[in-house]
Amino acid sequence: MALKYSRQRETIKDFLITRKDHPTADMVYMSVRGSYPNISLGTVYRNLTLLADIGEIARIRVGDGVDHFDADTSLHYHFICSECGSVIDLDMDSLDHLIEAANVGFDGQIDGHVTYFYGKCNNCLKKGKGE
Amino acid sequence: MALKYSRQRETIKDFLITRKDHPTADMVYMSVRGSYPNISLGTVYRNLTLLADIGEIARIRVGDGVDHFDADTSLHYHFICSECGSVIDLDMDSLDHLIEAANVGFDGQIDGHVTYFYGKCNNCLKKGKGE
DNA sequence: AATAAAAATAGTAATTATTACTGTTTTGAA
DNA sequence: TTCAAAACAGTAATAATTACTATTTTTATT
Repeated sequence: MALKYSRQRETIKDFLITRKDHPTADMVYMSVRGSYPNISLGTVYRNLTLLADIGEIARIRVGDGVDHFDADTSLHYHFICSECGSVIDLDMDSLDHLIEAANVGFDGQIDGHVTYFYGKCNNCLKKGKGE
Repeated sequence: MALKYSRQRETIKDFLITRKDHPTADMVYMSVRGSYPNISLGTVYRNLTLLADIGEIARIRVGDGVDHFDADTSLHYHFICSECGSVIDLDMDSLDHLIEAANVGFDGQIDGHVTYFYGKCNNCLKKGKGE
């Protein structure tokens, strides 16, 4: 139960901190193998889950069937390009008032919300023009 | 390419229309086996995907690792109970203005959004009180 | 510094949701 | 009625993730 230090876990988190593109477990695995050539994919999954459970990273489920991870745990919104699938942070205020709006006429208790925006990223827009 | 009639497909859609709880493919399979005892799970998946592709049903990815389906394709928002996982429709207005807010300072093009609300449903709230 | 129990690891096997394949049956236009 | 296209049942394959096991690391205590 008590947490013990592990270089692998530290490396995984350090890697995530350097990235703003919300890598998947496999991307983390590929990268961390640079420093730990025989790290196990299971170790990557276990540590990502552990870090997410203790709130040091966030697990992001954009609906593409693969979990993404983010070292930025502050509340922010994500954009997902429907063409290339990239996940990009949006710089906009929190929409907490949504929760109040949603609670009206609902007999449960709403604590939070997740919003994903979909469309085309700048890169894919530029590509499309050339055709 | 041309669509041909299939009783299985009709039964799958009819079943979805009767349900407001956003069943998974497996739930659909279980139910439709009542009328077609040897329907294949592959047939259920294929038809759910087909119906979703032509816009007759909606595929809902709430982040629990399983796809849910909804015969109500009108724009509406969903609540997911973090305790029992049930998916419930919310009766609230469209939040289209979010897209405009999100587009400010973003160099891609945002077309749509998906919002999920999380919390405890009425059933789970009642259960919790008894402890 | 040595010890030892708890935690973490590497490597592998298992699970789960979903998709793909194949030979047969059904549909519907000619 | 015919027959090609579409859909089917049944099964195999894929992909992401989790579980298991024997070994290694960590760290508190001697």
